[in-house]
Amino acid sequence: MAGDEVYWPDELFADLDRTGPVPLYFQVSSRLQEAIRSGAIPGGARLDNEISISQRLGLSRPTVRRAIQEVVDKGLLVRRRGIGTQVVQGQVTRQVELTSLYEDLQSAHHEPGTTVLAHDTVPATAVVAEKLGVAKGSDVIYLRRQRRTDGVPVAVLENYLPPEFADITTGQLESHGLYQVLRARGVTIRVAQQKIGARRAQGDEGELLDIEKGGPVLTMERVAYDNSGRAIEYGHHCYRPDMYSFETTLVAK
Amino acid sequence: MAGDEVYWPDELFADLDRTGPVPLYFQVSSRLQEAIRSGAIPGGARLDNEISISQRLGLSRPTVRRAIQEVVDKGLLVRRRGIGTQVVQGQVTRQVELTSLYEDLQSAHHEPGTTVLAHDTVPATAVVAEKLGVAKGSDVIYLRRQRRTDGVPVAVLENYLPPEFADITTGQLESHGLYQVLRARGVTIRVAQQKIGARRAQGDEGELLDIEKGGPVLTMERVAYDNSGRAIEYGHHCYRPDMYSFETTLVAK
DNA sequence: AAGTGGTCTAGACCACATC
DNA sequence: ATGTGGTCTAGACCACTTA
Repeated sequence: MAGDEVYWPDELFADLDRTGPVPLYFQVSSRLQEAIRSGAIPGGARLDNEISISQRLGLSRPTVRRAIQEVVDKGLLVRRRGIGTQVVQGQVTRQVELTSLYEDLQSAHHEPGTTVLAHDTVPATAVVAEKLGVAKGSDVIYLRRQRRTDGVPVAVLENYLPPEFADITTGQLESHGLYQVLRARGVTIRVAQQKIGARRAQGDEGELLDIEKGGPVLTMERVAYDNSGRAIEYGHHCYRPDMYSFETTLVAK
Repeated sequence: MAGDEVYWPDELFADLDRTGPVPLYFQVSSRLQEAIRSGAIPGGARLDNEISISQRLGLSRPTVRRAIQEVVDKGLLVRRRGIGTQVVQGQVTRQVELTSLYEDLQSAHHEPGTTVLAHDTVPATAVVAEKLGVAKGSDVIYLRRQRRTDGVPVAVLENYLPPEFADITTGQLESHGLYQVLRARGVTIRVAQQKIGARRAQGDEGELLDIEKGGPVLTMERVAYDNSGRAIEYGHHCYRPDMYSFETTLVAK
């Protein structure tokens, strides 16, 4: 009765690579996630305890704990002291990643398209200057783009960037996402603060999104920071609500 | 030149409690966050390295690492191998926590109010049954509430719960948030999956939110799971966009 | 009493960035 | 060559849950 319904498919973890660059905890957590998402470990199942797992995998307990914790943080597992570790029931959705809309659409196997509506150097307003951490009135890059998927308009994107990105070309922006362009220049976005809301379509947004004038749009405002904590991008975007939404998984600490 | 602008206010960490129930890493990370949010450690500052910190605090390096990692995960710090740890520049906003709207409003020092519009036992539709993991057509609790802050309507909330919560009273719901009522019964929400979007106000929502008929509303759909991974609540809510928005901090892994 | 996850230690070696 | 964070080990003790 003690060991009822304890799942731990050892065979999934048989060939861990101890020499390559991929951390052991990452190899374990990846395969564990895959096993849960695929249903190989069913919802509600209890996992074996940490000590037993670490012995069977030939890993230390901290390493196994870290692997499990990664999966807990993604909302697929739940841990209780004195009880054990269980798989969350119900269908799982993928996490909101720190990627641009362009990559979101790409990974969803659609054909993204971009029209650059504006691409200028403008003086920073008070708001833009504060968000980017530059002097008010100093030069910043202003972008306005229409984003489509399979020919259907999805979003109108307005971005402000520091002046060092003045040499980004319109052509680059029409064939790649902004974050891809930045990454190709060695800039990695590490942290972003987002605010999601809704309002009526304003000005030419209705036309650009091909929706009724004054119809509802989903809005997102974002400030993104690079490796060193410097603000790299400030944007406020609006999305066609029938074409896009935001998904999140929250885990209580 | 080596030790330029390295911040680490030792005095903030002088009196750590090694006997109480609060983990050491938590004490350190809390005070570190407070120091950053208050500006005591300014944006862009470099932190001292982990070994040095652990020696000065009399803690092991893993404990210090864990404390720092907590702050990194909240988007306040950025770490780079071979470089060090730096404070993210720009104003910081607080994290979206796994709390109910009621508690959000409470903590913002406003006076929340609730009107229960419906409180019934109904047969589960196919969608509700799937989300809650119960049989289609079986009894579930249906709630519809209007939420106000300082007398102004903010949201219309529709929730479905498993039948074991049939004894929740309308009175409880009018003076507390749903999550507070659940917690008082020993149910702790641990994981939630949310989807945020926008649409036009439908039916009586315009009246209930005191906005124009057909005006935009912000929507949120959520499934919440307890300690053991069981689905406890399914809801779809709509919010007055001028009264509410969702803020998130994303950190790349 | 037995079993579980939660915390903490004191090291070790490595990969990466800078000088 | 040096300094940084990233990973990993092999234990220890504790708090909590269940029986």
